[in-house]
Amino acid sequence: MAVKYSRQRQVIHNFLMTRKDHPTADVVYQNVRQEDPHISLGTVYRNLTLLADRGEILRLHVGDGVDHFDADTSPHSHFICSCCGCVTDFSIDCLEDMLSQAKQIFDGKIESLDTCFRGVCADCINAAAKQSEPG
Amino acid sequence: MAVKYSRQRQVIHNFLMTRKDHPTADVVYQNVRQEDPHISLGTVYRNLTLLADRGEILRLHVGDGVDHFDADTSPHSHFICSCCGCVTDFSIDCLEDMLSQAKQIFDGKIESLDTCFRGVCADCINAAAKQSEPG
DNA sequence: TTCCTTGCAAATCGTTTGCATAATG
DNA sequence: CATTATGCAAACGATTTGCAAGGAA
Repeated sequence: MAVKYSRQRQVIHNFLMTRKDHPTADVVYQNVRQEDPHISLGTVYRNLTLLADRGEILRLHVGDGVDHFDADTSPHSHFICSCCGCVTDFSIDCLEDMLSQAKQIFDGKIESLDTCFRGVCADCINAAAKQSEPG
Repeated sequence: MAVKYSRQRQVIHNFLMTRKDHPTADVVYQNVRQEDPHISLGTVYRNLTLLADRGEILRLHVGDGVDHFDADTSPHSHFICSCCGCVTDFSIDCLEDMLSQAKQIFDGKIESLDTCFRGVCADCINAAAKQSEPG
């Protein structure tokens, strides 16, 4: 099926490119609504799905029950904080090595690699430290 | 909260340990039911969640909209076939290196790493090849 | 007896979908 | 004009939850 231009899709994609925090569909909706008050949540979902299927954005499954979206399609890892739930980019140089190594070993066809670190982010560690300081 | 023994939980965990294909909650339910016909789907979900929270099994988010479960908690990667949806184990030796490298770079606390390769499995490639053979 | 667990069913909630209408090429 | 996209609301489906009853320590 051919893809036709749509203002809504453009607004959604533009918004996503301004964000580095990998927002969910609903966060995209809430923000895009301010620029396009009549846009519907269904349209946001439809376009995020379309963009992801075409490889123009990434759909991330971080395990919090909600999909996150990333306008940066270059190879990189993610870090998910189990405390605040934030999703941040994480650069690690051996990603490409790992992928090419895997392609040699595996007897099927490997197309991509998702790497997702989990733990507690610096902000949450600092916040916890402040909490336990004497008042 | 303290954890008390339950036959249902034991059956669920035992079943999961016999499988290497990372079944979903519903698949666990369908199978466990044959041994324990009165078990409910809610109980299966509750126990899978409890076991995962206690680190006795892994909950995998492979991106097909359904959680998968893995009784093998040792460090290993997974491969997901975009064709048949199967989830298979994948050994890659630089996993530990990657994790320790990340721990040094990152300014938060890294606890674990999920790595998930995507592509087409050998079975699906072979099946496709047979399809295109002359009859 | 106390607290955890179960079965059942209803509720939750992220996401998808059907349909009539609007916009694109 | 043919096709794709939208808004709206209803449908869907995986997972969670409330509650009364059962089982473990």
